[in-house]
Amino acid sequence: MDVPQINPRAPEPPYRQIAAWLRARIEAGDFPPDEPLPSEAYLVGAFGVARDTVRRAVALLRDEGLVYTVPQRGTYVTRRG
Amino acid sequence: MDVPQINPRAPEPPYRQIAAWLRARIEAGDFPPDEPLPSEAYLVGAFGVARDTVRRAVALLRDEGLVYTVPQRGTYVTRRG
DNA sequence: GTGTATTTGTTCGTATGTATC
DNA sequence: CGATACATACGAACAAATACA
Repeated sequence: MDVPQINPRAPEPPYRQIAAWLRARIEAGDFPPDEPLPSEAYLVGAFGVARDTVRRAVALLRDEGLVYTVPQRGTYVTRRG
Repeated sequence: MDVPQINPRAPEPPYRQIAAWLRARIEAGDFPPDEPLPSEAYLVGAFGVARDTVRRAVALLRDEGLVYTVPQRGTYVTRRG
């Protein structure tokens, strides 16, 4: 997967930059409802950030109701009616 | 026997997908009370999963009281009064 | 039954920048 | 000026569930 570069010094903190990218991909329908989002470990490697940062990004989307997380399985796009 | 396809990445883990299918068949009366359920070996081949996964599925139904297992005989549907 | 792998959950500690008192 | 609080980021370690061989 191809991820954009993160700028640690930008006004928008890294975890929000990552959340914005994920949000755009979700709204573009790039993640099928029965497939998990890229794992935390993958995003850590792809973005070159700490796990803490990735988890903040995902938590943001979860708070928005855009995704839900199943322990030990992954994070999935919320099915909308 | 015809079994549905399992999605290993879905939010519902494979062993629960398999349990759900067995449960539905049991409740539909597709397994006579005096006939054992399909063997572990058969289900392993039919679903294309590991034995461990099939065993978890059956254990779930056993915990629900829906079936009981007789060592060296097989797993049977519980008779309900 | 053992071993390995993946994935999320949790809890520490440390550091930095910014804002506030 | 110092002290404090907060948000952000990184690192490490372990737990628990799941899956496969």
